[in-house]
Amino acid sequence: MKVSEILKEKFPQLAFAPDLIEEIIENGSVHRYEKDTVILKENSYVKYFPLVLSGLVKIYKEEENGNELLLYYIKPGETCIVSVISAENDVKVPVKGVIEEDVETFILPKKILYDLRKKYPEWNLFIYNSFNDKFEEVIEMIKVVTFSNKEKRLYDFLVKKSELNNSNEVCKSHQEIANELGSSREVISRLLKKLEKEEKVKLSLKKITIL
Amino acid sequence: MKVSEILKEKFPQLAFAPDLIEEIIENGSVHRYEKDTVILKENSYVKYFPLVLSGLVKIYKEEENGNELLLYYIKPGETCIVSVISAENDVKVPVKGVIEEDVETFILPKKILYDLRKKYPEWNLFIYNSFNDKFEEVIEMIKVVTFSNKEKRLYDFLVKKSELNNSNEVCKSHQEIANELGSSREVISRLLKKLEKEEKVKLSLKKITIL
DNA sequence: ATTATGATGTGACTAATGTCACAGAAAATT
DNA sequence: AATTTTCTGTGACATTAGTCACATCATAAT
Repeated sequence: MKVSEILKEKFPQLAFAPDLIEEIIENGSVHRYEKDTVILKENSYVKYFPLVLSGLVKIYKEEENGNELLLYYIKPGETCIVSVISAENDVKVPVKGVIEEDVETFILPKKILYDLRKKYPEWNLFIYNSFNDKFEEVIEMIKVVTFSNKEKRLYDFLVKKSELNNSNEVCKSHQEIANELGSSREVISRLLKKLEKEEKVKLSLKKITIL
Repeated sequence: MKVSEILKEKFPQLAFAPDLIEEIIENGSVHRYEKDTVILKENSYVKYFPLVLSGLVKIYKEEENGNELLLYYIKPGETCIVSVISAENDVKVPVKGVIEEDVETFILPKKILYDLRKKYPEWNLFIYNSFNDKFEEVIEMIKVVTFSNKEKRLYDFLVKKSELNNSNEVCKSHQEIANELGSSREVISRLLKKLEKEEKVKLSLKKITIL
């Protein structure tokens, strides 16, 4: 399948405007990144922004003390709103982006952004909605953090993560999960054991299967 | 001072584009709302959206079980992004909005939105940035909820709330604060006493003074 | 002034979470 | 095969937060 076809399939909101998708296709190109590549460095200026075609990107903040604050994952069909905003305002990105699953992405130069914003109402609605989607995800996070215990938060995380992978497995160590949820390894180990006893998950080494 | 002058002063990002601010002024009008007025009903369709000139609006979600999930406050110089997005997509608003301090606001009809989005890159950047600002506030919330205890969260809340009021006082009952922070009255009372002993606040009836 | 209501203070207890210490299992390295 | 490293399991304990019960105090209403 041609790149332009994949783009149109993954970004229907943009394909709806033929001029827009044409301009996008003419100005960018496909790139591939392997798991664990850092594609966004905290406090750097962005020159490019992505339209993700496949894979998964993890966006988080790293605190001074080493704490990790997971914000969200970028899925196929999504762009990186933080990159777009930072590029539009010529400021540094306040987050870190790492490839979680091998990624194919259509990369566009920052300088095209003003043009898109000026010419295409559809582009603007796409950005509004991209923001809104992540905003809602983050609100959901606050809700769970505020009103639920760690067990629920952990289980929700596992279910969501496995859905993102189109699989019923999450291949992470207890320590990695603890970091992403802002907890400690021991607590996560204990809660996972509890979930296993409740027959909600099955534990193996660096792998958790959702039942 | 004329409304148009106040608008330009409070919304410099928009005033920067003369045509834009002109079109806005011609299409809306000033309204006033008193404390405790519900200006945004959860699950309703919006017909208008605001540019807030003075006062404070509280945006939150009400859970089925009666829990309240505070999202953020809308300050002078800001619009209601949730209203804008919901209006642009013709969907129901997923949040509730209540006047926290008497508000003066410039109200615009929803039907103007497409026009603004199509014609004014400055309008679009304003919406991007409005979203980004609230996004950052919410991220900060997640950070505090994830890595800090209730005492810190409470103190941060009080400081921020008093700043929003341009005062060093927060006039709320312990119960109200508990609701906004998703905790219980007793816990808040105890933590406030602790903060008082640490000489960070002074307690009176329905009033907390930040020291 | 008396009563009713709402707001606050606090002890006692329980539950949830975090921390420390250490042990055993699996995988990677030599 | 031996050693090292990483990952996981778990007991013991401390801290934090939530719940229940009840007392006190301030203000509003009668």
